[in-house]
Amino acid sequence: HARMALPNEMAQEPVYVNAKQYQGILRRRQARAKAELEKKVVNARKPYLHESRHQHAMRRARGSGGRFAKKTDADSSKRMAEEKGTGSDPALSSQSAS
Amino acid sequence: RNLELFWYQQMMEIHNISVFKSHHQLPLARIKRIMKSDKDVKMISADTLVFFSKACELFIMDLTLRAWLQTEEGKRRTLQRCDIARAIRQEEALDFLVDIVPLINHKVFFLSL
Amino acid sequence: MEKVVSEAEELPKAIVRRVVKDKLSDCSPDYDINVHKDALLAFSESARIFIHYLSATANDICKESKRQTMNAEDIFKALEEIEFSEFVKPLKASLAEFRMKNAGKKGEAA
DNA sequence: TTCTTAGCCAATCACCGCACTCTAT
DNA sequence: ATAGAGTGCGGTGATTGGCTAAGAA
Repeated sequence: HARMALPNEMAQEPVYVNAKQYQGILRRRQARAKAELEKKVVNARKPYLHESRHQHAMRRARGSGGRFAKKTDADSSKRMAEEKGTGSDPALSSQSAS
Repeated sequence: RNLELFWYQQMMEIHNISVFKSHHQLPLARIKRIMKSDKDVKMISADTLVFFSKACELFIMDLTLRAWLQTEEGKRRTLQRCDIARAIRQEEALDFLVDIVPLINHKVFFLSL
Repeated sequence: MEKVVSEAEELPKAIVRRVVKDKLSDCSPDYDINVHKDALLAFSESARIFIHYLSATANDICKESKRQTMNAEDIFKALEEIEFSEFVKPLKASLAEFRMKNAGKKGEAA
């Protein structure tokens, strides 16, 4: 099939691409160049998407292995009277169970 | 008798349908939003949406297979970005992704269309 | 300084991960394959671009035949145009599936 | 060998699907 | 007439981080 020499973006050696796709690739490339020029585009990946979900994850009970633990009425209900050793720690030292 | 058989068959038919339909992995609403972010796209029929959803799923699976071949060639057990980049360079039909997943370690990230 | 694409226009990471991992366990049933975070991001982005690429091609084909609304044939033609004709057969299967579901819903008679 | 990192868990809540109405053709 | 966009409402699975084995180097 017909191939076109597409200038590589960050190397001097060109890369050969499908001729049919050549125009589309260039179009997207120049659209990006334009956006970078006029908007100072940066890609800042947020560490998380939603503040509420982040807070939820931070608040949750965890096993000693760092995994999320099942919710027990002991921590959901405000202050349980006292004592009641929460003997349940599902976290095992081993990760895989196969 | 025949009536009972009839309804039994109807129920089986319905059951089969409901078993079959449970096959979209990708959220249709998200696919639609992605398509509509292209200003040339105006109206999208329900059929079209399902097609694109399934096509997209097939595409991910195809790219996964090709990338995994590279993972194996590298004798690794973790599929990494460079596996995808090399898979793209190996198949002509994937040339439209050359800028999206560059070979060299640079996270050039994307502008929409 | 702002994000180029809205996160709302990206596919959910967990879903993409599931599709990839399902395919990987199909590829390599004997041992598990891990997926690097950046690889997952690349899958997601590639899928997004694929949607746009297919959409644009199908739109061109639709306009070319002087129709206003895109139909299934346009998409099949587009898939062949962009050299993904291997997808056509499984897509037709899922079309039948979708039609069955729709028929089952609307047709209500006793 | 050293050191980086992806998988593992499950509870909340953003979002998906579906119902409906309204508008365009 | 049909068929898709818009809207709102429930229901629900995607989102989420600490620890450590797994694996890249």
